[in-house]
Amino acid sequence: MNAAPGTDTPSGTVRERSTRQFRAVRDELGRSNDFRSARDIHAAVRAGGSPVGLATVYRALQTLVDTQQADVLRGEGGEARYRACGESHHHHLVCRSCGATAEVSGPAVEQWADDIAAQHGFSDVSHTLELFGTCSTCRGRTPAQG
Amino acid sequence: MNAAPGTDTPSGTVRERSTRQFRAVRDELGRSNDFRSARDIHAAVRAGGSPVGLATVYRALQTLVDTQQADVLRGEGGEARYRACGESHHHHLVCRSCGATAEVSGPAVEQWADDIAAQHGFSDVSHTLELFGTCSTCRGRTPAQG
DNA sequence: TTCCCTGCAAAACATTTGCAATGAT
DNA sequence: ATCATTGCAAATGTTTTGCAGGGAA
Repeated sequence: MNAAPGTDTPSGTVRERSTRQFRAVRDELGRSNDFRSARDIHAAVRAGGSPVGLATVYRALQTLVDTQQADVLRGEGGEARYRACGESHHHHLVCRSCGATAEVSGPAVEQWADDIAAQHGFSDVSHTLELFGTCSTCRGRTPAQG
Repeated sequence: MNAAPGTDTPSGTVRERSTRQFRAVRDELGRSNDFRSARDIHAAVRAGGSPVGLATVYRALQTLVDTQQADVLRGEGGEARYRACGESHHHHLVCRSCGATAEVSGPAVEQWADDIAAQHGFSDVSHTLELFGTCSTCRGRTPAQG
């Protein structure tokens, strides 16, 4: 539990055989550039005609993260959400009310993060950034009924 | 699941009576400006001489978050971590290896987040930002033994 | 006294893991 | 044929909830 990465064995995460299930998960992940939950991906893969177990989905996602083919992010509820790597790094602006998301790219922030880390002597720096707000469409709605 | 804030009833989160347990949790939370897990806070409160149930700690923390007296953040393991509000807004740079944390403040990022949100017509914007890296002390250690 | 808050334990939820069968090489 | 990977279900760890008793107002 919460063990530091690098403490556990690196073996076991490297996939040596290509299976239908693993490809299905990777393909499904690559279809969208939004962060999605394991449960969501599992359902989508199944809907696509590939019977896959939930545990297998988790294992495939973990492998993809370990091999840097996917990014993982924790939602507000604490569930992990995954997104395929490879595209340009960007963040998300999420509406608290309707859930609409807008992709935002911030070179300034990337630079700032890198700079700050360097100032503190940190290397191999990554960061997670999420913006939450209320979109213009939802502004006029009843925010509370109590 | 992942329900948008504002959709649920605001009542029930407002505390109408002051109890020893609730004060103990709030006091313990205010002792440190680091993000701490519920389990950690629970242990600390108990060690301080106040027998408190874990569920009560969770309820107190939830109340503090709801009343904007505390900030909540999800760790990489998915566990929620809490910090008392009131101080200047800043972020954390966490070492992946030894877990050391450094507080970093970024007015530029705050400004950027606000600006980006405004460009998209979003209001009441908040954000979460975490930096992960390897500190200089841990750079020389054996990253793997396999 | 009243009824909110607490405490315990079970439930709910996301994720991991053990072990036998399956399928890729 | 070999052995990594799958699948199920049980285990794990975190957070929530039901219900009855205790303490604050």
